[in-house]
Amino acid sequence: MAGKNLTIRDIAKLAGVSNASVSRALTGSCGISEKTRKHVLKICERERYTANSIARSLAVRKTRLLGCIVGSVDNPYMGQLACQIELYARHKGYNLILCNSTNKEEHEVQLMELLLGRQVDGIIITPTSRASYTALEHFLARIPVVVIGNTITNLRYNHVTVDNFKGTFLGAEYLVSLGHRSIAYVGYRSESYTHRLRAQGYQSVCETHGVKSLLIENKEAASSIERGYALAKELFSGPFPYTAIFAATDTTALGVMQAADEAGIAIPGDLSLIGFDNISYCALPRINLTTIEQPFSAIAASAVNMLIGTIESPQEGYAQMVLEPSLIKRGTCAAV
Amino acid sequence: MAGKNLTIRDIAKLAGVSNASVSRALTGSCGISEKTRKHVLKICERERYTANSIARSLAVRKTRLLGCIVGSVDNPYMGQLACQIELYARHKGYNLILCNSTNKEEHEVQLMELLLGRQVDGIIITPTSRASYTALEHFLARIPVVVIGNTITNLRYNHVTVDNFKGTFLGAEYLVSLGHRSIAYVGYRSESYTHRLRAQGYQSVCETHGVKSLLIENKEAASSIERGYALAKELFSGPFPYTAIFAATDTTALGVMQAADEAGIAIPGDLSLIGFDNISYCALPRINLTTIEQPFSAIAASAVNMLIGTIESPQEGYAQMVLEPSLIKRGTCAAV
DNA sequence: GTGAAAGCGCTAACAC
DNA sequence: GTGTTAGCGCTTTCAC
Repeated sequence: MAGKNLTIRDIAKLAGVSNASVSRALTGSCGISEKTRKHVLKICERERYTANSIARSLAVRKTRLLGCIVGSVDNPYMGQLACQIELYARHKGYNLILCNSTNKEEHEVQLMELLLGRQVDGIIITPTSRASYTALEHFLARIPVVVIGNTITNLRYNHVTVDNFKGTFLGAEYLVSLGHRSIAYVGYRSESYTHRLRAQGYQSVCETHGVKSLLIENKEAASSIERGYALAKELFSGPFPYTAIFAATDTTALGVMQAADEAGIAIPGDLSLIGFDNISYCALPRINLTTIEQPFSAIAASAVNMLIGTIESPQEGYAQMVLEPSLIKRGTCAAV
Repeated sequence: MAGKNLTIRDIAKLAGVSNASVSRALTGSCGISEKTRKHVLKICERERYTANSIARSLAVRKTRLLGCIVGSVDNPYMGQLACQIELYARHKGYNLILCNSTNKEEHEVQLMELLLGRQVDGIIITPTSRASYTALEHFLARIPVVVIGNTITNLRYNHVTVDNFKGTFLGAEYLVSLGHRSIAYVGYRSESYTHRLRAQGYQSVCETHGVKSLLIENKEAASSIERGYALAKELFSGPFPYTAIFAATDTTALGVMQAADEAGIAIPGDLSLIGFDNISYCALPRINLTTIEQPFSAIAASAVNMLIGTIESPQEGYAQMVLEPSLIKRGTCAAV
C-alpha cells in the first residue's frame, strides 16, 4: 500500500463535488447526473487515481477475492487448473489468493483459516486426501466453498468433477474397438472414490465384452510416475498376458511406460497404453500418450461460477456438477 | 466476507477489557500485561475468532499481500517458480494474488493497475517481452517491484536472474569435456538479453577451445517445442556436421529431440543434446534431458526477500541478484 | 497497563 | 441530483 496515494476526498475537492458523488461515479451507481459522472471520471483519469479496494471491501464487506487451495501449482495438473481458475475468476471480477498446500492436510486447515482471516468471499479447493473433508467440515458453515474433484463417496458439498466412470468407459471401449481382449488396470487406489469410479468404468466394459481384466492396486496415498513404474516393473517381472494397460492416471501411465521401455516391451507394438487426465506431459514428443482428457477450463469455469453463485445468493444444500471427459488419441494405442 | 463474524469489540466485551487491549494482545504489541494477553487470547481461541485483516490493512495501510504476475502458471517453468514464490512469501507472512498475463503486455499493464488498486505491498513480475519494461516504468515510482529474469540490457530495476552466461558456459564446457569439437546452438533470440548472455557463454567456450560453432536463430517472440522442432527440422534437412546441440531452452531442446527422432538421429548416440532451465519435463522417462538448472527456489526466495526488503525499508536505486545455475547430467549427452 | 477516541478510505443511508 | 454523516473493524496515539 503505497501510502501517498490520492483518496476519494482529494478527487472530490479537485472535481468540486462531494466524496459521495465521486463514489457514485466510480461504482457506477445511480443517483448521479451523467454530466458530473463524466466530469469526475475525467479527473480520476487525469490524476491516475485508483480507488482503494481495501477500504471499499471494508465498507461493503465483500472483497471480490477468492481463495484457491491446490496441492502444488508446480504439478502440471494443478498448474493447468489454477491457471484456468484465475483467468475465469478475473473475467468475473474476482481475484485469486493462491495457496499451495503441498498436499498436507494440516496445511489445508491452516490455509482455510488464513483465507478466512483474509476475508475472501469464497474458497475453491482440490482436497489432498480423505481427511481433508473432515477438516473442511468446520469451514463450510462459515464460508462458501467448492471442491474440485471428488475423492469420497456421498460428498455433500458443492463440487465439480469429471465423469470418471465415463472416462475409463470411453477409454476401455476404445481399446476393445482396437481388438484388445485383455486389459490390465494399473494404479487403482481403493480409498479414492475417483479411483473407484474409474475402475468401475473399466470393469463395466470388460464385463460387457468378456474382456480379461486385472486390477493392480497402488497402496500409497498418491499416484506418481514412481508408483506407476514400481507397479509395472513388478507386473512385467512375471508372465504378463495382457495386450493393453489402462493406467489410473497419466503419471501412472508414464511410470508404466518407463518400465515397459526397460523391459523391452514396445508401446504400442506389444502393449497399448492409455492414461487419464491429459496433463501437459502427455503431448510431449516421445511421450505422445493416448489419454482421457479432463476439461480443465470447463472445470475451472464451473467451479468459479458455482462459487460465485453461492456467494451472491447463499442457499442451503449443495450443488454438484459432473463434466464430460473425452478421449485424446495419440500414439500409445494400436490395434492388436 | 462472511459477515456474521465476531469483531474485536465482541471479544473485548467477552473478555471484559477494551478493544484496544484485544488489539494489543492480537498484534503482539507491548503495553499489555502478560496476564491480560493470555486471557484475551484464550477467549479468542474459544470463540474461534479470526481478526479481519481487511480492517487491519486499512488501519495500518499495509496488506501483507504481494502481487505476482506470470505468463501462465500452466507453463511448467512458471508453475515451478510461482509455487516456490507462494511458499516462501507465505513463510515470510505474505500472501500472493496470482495473475496470469497470458504473455500479453497489455494484460500486464492492466494487472499492475489492478494489483495497485488491491493495495498489494509489492509486485513480482516475470515480464513477457521487452515492451513490458516500458509499461513497468510507470509503476516503479508507485510501488515496490521486483522483476524475475532479465530480458533487456541495463535493467535498472530490482531484479533477480540466473547467471545465463555461466549456465551455457558450464554446459558447453561439459560437452567439450565429452570430446565434442562441433557444437551448434539452436533457438537464439537476438532481442532477448537472456538469450544474448546464453549465446555468449556458449561462444566463449567454443572460442577458447577452438570448437566449431553455429548459431541458429529463432525469429519468433518466444521459445517453444514447436519452434525448436521447426528449427531443427530445417537444420537436419541438409548436411549437419555437428556432434552436439545446445538448445537455448528446454522447450527448444524438446523440439530438437522430436526432429532428431524423426530424422533417425540417435540421441545421444549420433548427437548430444543439452537444454536450459530444467523444467519438470526434463526428468520424464524417455525425455531424460541433460540441462542447465535454474535454481527455482533460490530465485523465488531472493525475489521475495528483495521485494519485502524494499517494502519494509524503501530506498532509492535498485538491487540485482544473479544466481548460480548448475549442470544436471541426464541421458542426452555422451562422449563422442 | 489500560481505555477512549480518532482515524484508515470507502459506501450508503439519509437529508436537502 | 447532491452533500452530510455514520459506520465497516481495526490500530494507535493520548490520557489516565
